Amino acid sequence: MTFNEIPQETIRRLPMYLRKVYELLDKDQSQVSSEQLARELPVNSPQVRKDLSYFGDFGTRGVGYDVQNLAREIRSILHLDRTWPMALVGVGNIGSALLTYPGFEKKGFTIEMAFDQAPEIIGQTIGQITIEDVANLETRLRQEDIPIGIIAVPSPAAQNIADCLVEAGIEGIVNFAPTILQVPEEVHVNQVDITIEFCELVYYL
Amino acid sequence: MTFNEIPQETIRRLPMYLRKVYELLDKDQSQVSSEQLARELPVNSPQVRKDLSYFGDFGTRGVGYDVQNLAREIRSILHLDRTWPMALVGVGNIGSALLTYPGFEKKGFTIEMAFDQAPEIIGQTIGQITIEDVANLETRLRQEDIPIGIIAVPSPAAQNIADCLVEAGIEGIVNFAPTILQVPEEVHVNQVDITIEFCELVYYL
DNA sequence: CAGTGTGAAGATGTTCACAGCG
DNA sequence: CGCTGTGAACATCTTCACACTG
Repeated sequence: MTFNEIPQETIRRLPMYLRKVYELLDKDQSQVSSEQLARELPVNSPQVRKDLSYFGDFGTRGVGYDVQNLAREIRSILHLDRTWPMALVGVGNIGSALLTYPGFEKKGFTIEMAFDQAPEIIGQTIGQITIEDVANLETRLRQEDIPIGIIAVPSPAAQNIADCLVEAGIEGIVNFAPTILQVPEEVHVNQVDITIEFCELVYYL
Repeated sequence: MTFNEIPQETIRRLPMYLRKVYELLDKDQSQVSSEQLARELPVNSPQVRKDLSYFGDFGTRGVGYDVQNLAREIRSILHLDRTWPMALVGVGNIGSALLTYPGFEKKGFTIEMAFDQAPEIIGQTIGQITIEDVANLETRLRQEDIPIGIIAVPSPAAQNIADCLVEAGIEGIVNFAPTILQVPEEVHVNQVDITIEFCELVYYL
């Protein structure tokens, strides 16, 4: 109840703010008000101010936020002021899409290694990355120091891969397989399930 | 405050329950308790009971839920007791992944048409679908009766496509472009941003 | 008596009005 | 004077204890 005063929902909105801030930077706009940010995003202006004020007083009263500074602050909060090497496991449909996903670059995420099981995929090069044999996953991970694993294998294999990643000392996992992973408490997992978005949509239709 | 008593979060958990229920069906298990469901999912048992009880009394006290019946009820709540034809716009990395995404089938989602702008992509066949020219998007949509559009084009094109979909009478949109769409109130939009999952993960690392 | 269904308490997240500052 | 920062009211969501029932 003490140390994490910051709403998870706030954290999840910060990347959206950051994106908008980058757009403003591209347009050479140097100041922005919470009002303007809110107008172009699905939030209102008090929400913007509250979200930002959790982390300090970034704004200037009567003026707004300095765009350049705001970008720096948000990057710092989200730990995006460094690069985040990642290992991808499973180079099927989703895996290949991630290998060339343009959204990673600006945020400092970079897939450094990719693994698959299928002989016809191993050895292929997609983007900059040559696909390796998943049999070598643990050894290779120990060689480099990669904090994040992406699981994009079919459901039945997901838990095995997760165990392997944990064994190799991974810190966080993003899991695209529709399986709830069992991992030690110290390993963070973010579960991604695209069908939820579609189900939610048709529920409200 | 009246008509929508049901938490959005509950709606977003239902697909997860449905998935687990299908797994149990595959194992020929006929009854399940909230306790068992909770053990295998990232929720606790009162949450399961509360979620399900919003929609009626599906369970039997002292016994649990009938698996078959539970599947039927959840499908009905989420409107998954029909098929949902969809039109995909943009057949790049994400678009192609969606065209062959195995998670859609069981839930009744099916991509019926796909569009792109690039001449080298138009005419190609991926899965069962032949890619059409996005120039014909509106006309083709009016011919068939497709309630859902998927936007998987680069950011700058997204709003244009959205306008076009709205014009053609679409009811709901799932948007994978990192752009907040402006659409009339009656059109539902679900925004998908994969980088949020990665940002959230590293924030907590 | 085992396990559901639920009201009430607690936690988390959002909105608002306005004080306070540049 | 304009726009941020924020405490307090409000809304939403989760947890819990237990009444209830097959």
